[in-house]
Amino acid sequence: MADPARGGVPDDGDIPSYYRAKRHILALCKKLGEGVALPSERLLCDQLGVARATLRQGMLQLVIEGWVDSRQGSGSFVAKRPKVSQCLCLTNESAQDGLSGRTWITFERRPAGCELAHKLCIDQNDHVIHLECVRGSDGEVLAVESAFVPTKRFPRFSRPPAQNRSLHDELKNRFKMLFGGADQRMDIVHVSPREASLLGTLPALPGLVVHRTSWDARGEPFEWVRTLYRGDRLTLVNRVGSIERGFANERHDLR
Amino acid sequence: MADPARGGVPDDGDIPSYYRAKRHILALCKKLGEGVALPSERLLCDQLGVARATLRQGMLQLVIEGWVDSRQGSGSFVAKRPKVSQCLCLTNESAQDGLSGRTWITFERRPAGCELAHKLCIDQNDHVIHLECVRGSDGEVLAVESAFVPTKRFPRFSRPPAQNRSLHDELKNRFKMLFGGADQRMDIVHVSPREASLLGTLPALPGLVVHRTSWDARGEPFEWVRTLYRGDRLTLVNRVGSIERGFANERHDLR
DNA sequence: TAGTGGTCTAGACCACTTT
DNA sequence: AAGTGGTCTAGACCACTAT
Repeated sequence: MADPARGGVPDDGDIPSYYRAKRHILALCKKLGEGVALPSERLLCDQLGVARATLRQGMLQLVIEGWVDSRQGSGSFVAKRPKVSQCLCLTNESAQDGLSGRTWITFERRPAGCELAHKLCIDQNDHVIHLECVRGSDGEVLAVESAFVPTKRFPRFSRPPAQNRSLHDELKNRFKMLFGGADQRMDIVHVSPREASLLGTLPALPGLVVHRTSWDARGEPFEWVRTLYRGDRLTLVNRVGSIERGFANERHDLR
Repeated sequence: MADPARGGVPDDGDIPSYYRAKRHILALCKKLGEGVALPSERLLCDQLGVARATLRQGMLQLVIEGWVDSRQGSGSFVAKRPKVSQCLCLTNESAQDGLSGRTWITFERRPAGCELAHKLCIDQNDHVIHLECVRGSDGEVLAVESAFVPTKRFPRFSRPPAQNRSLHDELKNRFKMLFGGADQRMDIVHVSPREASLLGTLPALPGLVVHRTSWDARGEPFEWVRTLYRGDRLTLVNRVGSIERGFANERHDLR
């Protein structure tokens, strides 16, 4: 129990065998180093004396936690590079994150509907613009984002932002919107088959979803956004206070 | 694809059968209402024509996403009440969250060690105090927290805070520490067997882990904290901006 | 005691990548 | 063609809860 990165808490009680397998594979990852191929699942099963389903339960957890990179048809590898950091602060969003690359894939008008009307404080029959983009860097897709803005508020909003340009930039610069504040809610979800195909993951993998409602300087909501981040490749970062510091980019151990 | 809560994105492509099962069970949850017992897994398997392992893959995702509450030996139920909200803001932490209840279970001195010394900007041979508590409300444990503070900084810190009293309160009021700021990093992890027993969950369930480094008004780090939140019962909330608003406590749909 | 969810096995077939 | 990871099956035994 000496390792502070593990919280200082010892593991005890009955250890399920998939958890034993997980620890074995994690030790292997640390020994082999980044990018190195792991033994195949069937071989690891033989070595550990467990069924493949059992081994995969542990393996999948390590994928989620960013230690293993499984590629169908190719093999499993010790995951490379530290996870990308994504700042949750809105005010300096574009400055800090590793997701500045945006590809807009959807721009369409539609009726708001009950739930969205409520979130945006508009009428059910009012329209909204639905924008969708995939975000990432270095050609890797790390997030899928859906935004809804009230048509009434931005009547001349008729085409998607330029590639790599954020919706906030567009609203601020082109439509003189003054940012007031936002609420964000973070949850664990599992990606749908469609999202999985956009992200290049599997629907069995959990991701971090952030729901955001933003309002302008007068307190009127101007957007509702849902961002799905890949849990295995991203760490969400949050800064409180103003002292000048760099963000650490550490890798934390399994517990 | 009309439902904005689902992000407006349609599902297409090949749907795995565990995902079909998941959608079936989710529809069942909405139809039955909170607290109602679901059919047993074996019965659902018969109805859907899938193996139990396949059904459980979908069922487990719904547990993680807060829709289903599985109790060993008893059955599975539509999860009650909305998820608890936990504010990530440090400055008004005690005001907003649903985790004000704290039970301190660990208080001990130990050498810092390499990794922790680096995080706290102290020497490897310096000592730290390790505090651990379980947090929650209404008798339900929702988080496990481990904190490390440098002994040198608080030499008269010799006993744990009173029950339900936060470490920040203790440091601010008893030791006149002035809070400067903090970094927080959020990731998805799987709880260990020991943590599972403290939280009352299973080690197969993912949780949200927040690593926090805090510093005082002079910029000196005074704590490193690791908090593990139950992913199935908690939503992390983050507020940007100062306009007075209540936090919405919504429940978002599966995608 | 019977039924439930939690874990595990030993196979199978598929899509995919590599050779 | 061979090997890999992804999905799925039809069982089994366990710990636990309700009765």
